Amino acid sequence: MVIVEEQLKSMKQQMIAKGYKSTVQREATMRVLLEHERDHMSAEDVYMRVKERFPEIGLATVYRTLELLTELHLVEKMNFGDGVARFDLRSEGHEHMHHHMICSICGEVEEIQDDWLIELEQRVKREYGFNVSDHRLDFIGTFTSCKHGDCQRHGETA
Amino acid sequence: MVIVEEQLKSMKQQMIAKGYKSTVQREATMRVLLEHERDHMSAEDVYMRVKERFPEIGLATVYRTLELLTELHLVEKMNFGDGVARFDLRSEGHEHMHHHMICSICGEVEEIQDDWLIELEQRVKREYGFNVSDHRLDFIGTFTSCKHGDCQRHGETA
DNA sequence: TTTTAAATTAGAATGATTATAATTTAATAA
DNA sequence: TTATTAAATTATAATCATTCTAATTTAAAA
Ligand SMILES: [Zn+2]
Ligand SMILES: [Zn+2]
Ligand SMILES: [Zn+2]
Ligand SMILES: [Zn+2]
Repeated sequence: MVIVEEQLKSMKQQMIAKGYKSTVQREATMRVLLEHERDHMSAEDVYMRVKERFPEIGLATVYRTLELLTELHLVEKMNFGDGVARFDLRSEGHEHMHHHMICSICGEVEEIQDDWLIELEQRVKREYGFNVSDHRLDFIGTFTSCKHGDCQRHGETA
Repeated sequence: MVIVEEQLKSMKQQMIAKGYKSTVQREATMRVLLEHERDHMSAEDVYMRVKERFPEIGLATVYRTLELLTELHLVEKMNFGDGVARFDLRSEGHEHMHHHMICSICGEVEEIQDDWLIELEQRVKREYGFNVSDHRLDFIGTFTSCKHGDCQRHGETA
C-alpha cells in the first residue's frame, strides 16, 4: 500500500502518457478515489466528496473522469445490482481485478487482493481455447459475525 | 437438459408454491426464457420476443415477471456493463450460478456449467469467516477462434 | 357463481447517465 | 512570457432503462 501522493503521481503520469491533460478537477477526483480505496462509491458519492473541496466542479466532469480512469484501467466500473455503477480502484501491480465478498445481510463489500484464479484460467484456456485477460469474482454470502447479529451495518442500503 | 414443457411446468409449480398466480403473461415470458436459454437477453429483448406471440402484453409486466423470477431464484439478473440488465436462467439442480466467458473482441458470452469454485469457497470460509451462498465468476478475454479473425459476431454490439 | 386480492395495462414519472453548446484552460511553441 | 489551439469543463437539456400509478381485468378460493 503506497502513500496517496505517490499513487496520485503515478496515475497522473499514466494519464499524461496517453495524451490526456492533467487538470485540477481530475486530480481532485483521483484523490477522493485514493482516500476511499475500499469504499465502492457511486459517481454521485464521488461527486459529493469532491465537491467538499472543490465546490465548483460539475457532475458531468466527475462522470467523464471516472470513465477516463476506467479506460486507462486504473479503475474498474462495477455493478453490484443496485442500479448504480460503482467505481473501484484497481490495485497497482495487480494484473487482474481483485475479488469481492458481498454480505447479503448488511450489504458490506470486502475485498480479497490475492489472485485466486490463476489455475482456473489455465483450465479455461485448455478446455475452451479462451485466453483470459481479466476476471470478475464475487462471493455472495454472510460473514459469521453478521449472522450472529453483531453486524456493524445492519439495515443500511449498501 | 430437460424439455421446455417440463421445465415450464416446474417453474409454474414453484411460482404457485410461493403464493403467486400463474398467468398467461408469465407463462409466455418463461417460455421465451426457456427457448433462449443461452442468450442473455435484456428485458426489452424478452419483451419483443414475447410480443410476437402475445402482442397485448405490456413492457411493465415483463419487467415485473423477470423481477419475480429473480426473486424465486429461477433467473439471475446480470449486468455485463452495457447499461442494461440481462436475465439468465439458472440451471435446474445447480445450487450456484454458472460461470461466463466474455469475448472482448466480439462480446459473445459463453457459459461454463460446472461449478469450479467449491474449493475456493471453503478457503473463503476458512480464511475470512465468510459463508458463501452463491457466486459470480466472469472471465474476460478472447476465444482463440476470434483472435484469428473467424469470429462469427465481429462488430456486433453484444 | 361470487368474491377478492393479485396481476395487468397504458402511460406518466423517476433517476442514472450522456449529449450539447458556450466558455475556460492546459500544454505547446513562438 | 504570451499567443495559440485542442481538449476539458460547466450548466443544462436530453436520453433511456426502469419503476410507479390508477383504472381495469383476472386467477383462485369459497
Ligand atoms: Zn473492490
Ligand atoms: Zn453484515
Ligand atoms: Zn449465462
Ligand atoms: Zn468473438
